[in-house]
Amino acid sequence: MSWSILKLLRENPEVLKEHVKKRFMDPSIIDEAYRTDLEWRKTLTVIQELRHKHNVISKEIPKLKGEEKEKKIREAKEVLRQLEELEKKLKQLEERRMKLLFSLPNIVHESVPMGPDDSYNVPIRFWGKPKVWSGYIEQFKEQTEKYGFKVEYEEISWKPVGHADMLENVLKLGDTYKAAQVAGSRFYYLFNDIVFLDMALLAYAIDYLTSKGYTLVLPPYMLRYKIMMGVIDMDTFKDAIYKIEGEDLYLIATAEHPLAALHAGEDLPEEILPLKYVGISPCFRKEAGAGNRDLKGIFRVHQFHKVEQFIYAKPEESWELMEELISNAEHLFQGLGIPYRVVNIASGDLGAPAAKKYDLEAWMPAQGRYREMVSCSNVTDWQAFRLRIRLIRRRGMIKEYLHTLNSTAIASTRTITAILENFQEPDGTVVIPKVLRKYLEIFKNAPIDAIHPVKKET
RNA sequence: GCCGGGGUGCCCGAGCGGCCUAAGGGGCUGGCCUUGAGAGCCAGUGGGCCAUGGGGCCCGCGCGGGUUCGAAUCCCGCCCCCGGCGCCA
Repeated sequence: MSWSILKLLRENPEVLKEHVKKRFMDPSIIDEAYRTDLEWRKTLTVIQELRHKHNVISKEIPKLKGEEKEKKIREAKEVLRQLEELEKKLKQLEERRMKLLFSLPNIVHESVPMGPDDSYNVPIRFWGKPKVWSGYIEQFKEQTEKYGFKVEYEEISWKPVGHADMLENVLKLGDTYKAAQVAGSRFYYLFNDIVFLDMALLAYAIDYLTSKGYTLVLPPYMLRYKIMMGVIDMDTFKDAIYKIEGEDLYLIATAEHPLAALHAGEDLPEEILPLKYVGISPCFRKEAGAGNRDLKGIFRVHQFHKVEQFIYAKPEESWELMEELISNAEHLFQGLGIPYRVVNIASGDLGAPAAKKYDLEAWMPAQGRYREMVSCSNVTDWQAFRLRIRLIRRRGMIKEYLHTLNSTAIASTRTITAILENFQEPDGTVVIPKVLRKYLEIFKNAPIDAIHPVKKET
């Protein structure tokens, strides 16, 4: 049984080093991991020989009597003394080894564009007819034609109001100032129509994915440290994860985490794969690395709702399933009518777990930019190794690590920002996408066609 | 949260300091047999290290420590499950 990354580390560390370089990370980690693994194995071998010696002596003892027995016991104690020191060393080596192995990023897929940061991300397709304000035509072309795509757009002469102002001042359906007083920045109160919209978006995503056969899951919102480390890398842990004081519990940053944990430690027979799940949960994120970015409004917040897709797959099917996940997300955004592009994330911008990642970015008319709404990753066997999730091949009962994939379906607050900007009319009215109607109609006081601005008091 | 009972391999289930190299059964995988299926028979069925022409060894009985020459078995801490009491939406 083998983990692809450990196999490569042992058999061909130089190739693994190339993958780390592609991510613009320090490749010396590979040398260190290689050396530590080797020394661990050597030490282990020596210890096992000593243990064997000790076992042989121990087995002889009950057959002996008197002085001979005493002699053997002294002999056994001597071996134990030798072992004690070596085992201390082994324990240190093993801790070091696991720490290093757990810090290794995934192998980068060949189709991932090379580059140190998000400016090297490559758009692979566009959908929809974006509304582009006259002042943003140039920068719109920078984001489309520069990559060789001719995207049809509708030029508008009025500049749409940004999502944060729409929420707070035009519609007056959100209050981030009060939330900041009572909870801190990046929190929010949302009211009435926006709350209905939030719930409708989640229902819309759940309805679509369950109708495609995905199993609906309401997961735990907190997980133990050991599970968290099986699901995410150290950087994410530091930047995103909230801890519960005094307990070994951490708030999830997405339903991906508990969904990956759902089969932790299990061996799944190949015929039940792929297992497709759709989870719904709140997401808690510290946003520690975000600085002052997107400080206003509800685009980047400490807490939001998300519907998440998650798949356990056979390795030979995972790349195909990744396309299914992104196309599901696209279907949802097409249904909403939000213009978007799908980008292939550059090697240096990939998180450590992902072998490849697509983002779905919605056009934001008030910002004149495409912004991330959905993130879709194939993490291959990176999580499966850490959580010990394997598949069993019927033929020969062979066990191997399976692949896991995850993708946003709908993240409610972000999607709301896209709706506030894309379906805004010059008078501040926000037209509600028709697909949400049936999910709004169930509430007597929910808006159906549009959300209207609060009349200015004169 | 407190008191009591429990956690053994893929599943059921014995064992309760050295004969455990974890009995026995079931399932699953491979082989033999068969026109085919079934039955039957044989073998395999936790993880790892070394050697890779079969092989050798270490670790493993919820998790982590400890006692002992020797622990599934004894001691301590933690997790989880079942029952009772308490608390609670």
